[in-house]
Amino acid sequence: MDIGEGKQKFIESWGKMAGGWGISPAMAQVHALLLISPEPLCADQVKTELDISSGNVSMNLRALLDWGLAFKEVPSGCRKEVYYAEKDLWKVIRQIIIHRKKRELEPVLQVLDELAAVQETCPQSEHFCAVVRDIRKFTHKANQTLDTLIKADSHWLGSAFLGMVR
Amino acid sequence: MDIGEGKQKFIESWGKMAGGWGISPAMAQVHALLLISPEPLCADQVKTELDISSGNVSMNLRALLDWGLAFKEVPSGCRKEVYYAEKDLWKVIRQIIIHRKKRELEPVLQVLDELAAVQETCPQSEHFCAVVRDIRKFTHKANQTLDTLIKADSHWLGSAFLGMVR
DNA sequence: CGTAATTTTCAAAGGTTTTTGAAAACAAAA
DNA sequence: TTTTGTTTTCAAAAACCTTTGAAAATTACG
Repeated sequence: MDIGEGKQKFIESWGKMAGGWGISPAMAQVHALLLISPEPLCADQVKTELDISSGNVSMNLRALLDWGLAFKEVPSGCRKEVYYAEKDLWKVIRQIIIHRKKRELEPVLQVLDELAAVQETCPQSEHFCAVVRDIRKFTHKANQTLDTLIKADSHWLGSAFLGMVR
Repeated sequence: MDIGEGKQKFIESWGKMAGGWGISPAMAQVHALLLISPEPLCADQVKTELDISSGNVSMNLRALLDWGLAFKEVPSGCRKEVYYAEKDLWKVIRQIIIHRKKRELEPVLQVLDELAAVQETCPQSEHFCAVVRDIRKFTHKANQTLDTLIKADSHWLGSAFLGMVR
């Protein structure tokens, strides 16, 4: 397989996976392109390589900067800004966990906490409260686990966790 | 807060969270309704409670059965089939992990394995291969970790993992 | 300043996924 | 077998999300 085909496959595959991780495919493709580029790229190069509109490039580069998955650099004596990707995969995953936790887990957690106010006045409400309590306990635990994961260092996945796993 | 409002909030919140977990909101809402119902419900009751179309109910009940997140029962001497939810949250999470692993992680893994065939003939391809190798290693490890998670029992989250976390 | 290159914004277009509802298929009872 | 109540299917509609591209804003340099 030649490098051109490889790059294309990688970018396409990374983009497809992204949907499931709360990242838009275009954002993931830009990230993939930056990941495999030995040099930082400017917006126009990204536009050309991925064949997407300039607006799309701009929005997704911005999003990557916001998520801390890419960085901007202004080469001295040059007009264009160039971008490069965060290449430490653990940091990448961590950012994604942080964002998704905030977006998806925490709102549910808040609702579950609010639901503690439901009065248990009949068999139906007793059952409801029991289920909610159970879910609440579980969700809080999951949330704590994610907090720990976020604080863990890059080698955690490979050392402590794998050690436990055996 | 009264039980009616509580139920509504819970179902709505559960449905909102679902999108991010690769489950359609309607499917999650049906699941939520079954979860908090002390008695099994028939398709028509689900339709009425959630105010969605019969086709939608049918498709999502079927999906929940396929995922192992709900079960069917035919009460003796009655025409209607009734449904009840899997209430062990750990089993629920496990099913979701299994499905998403298959849908999102494994295809990428296969592509990454294929990309090992790219020849390293220039600085650019060397960099490409190095990045791919790194991601491949990481992804395989994540995949293994998920396999272990899937095999782990219901109390794992609360015991071994939390133990490690301290 | 004014000009030219670059980036950002945003309304409209395009795509994808979800939902609907009526018709078809099915199953149990008469 | 026919009737009747229930579930499933699926094409069309609706809702949702992404992308485009031209115009506006921004920035750097002469």
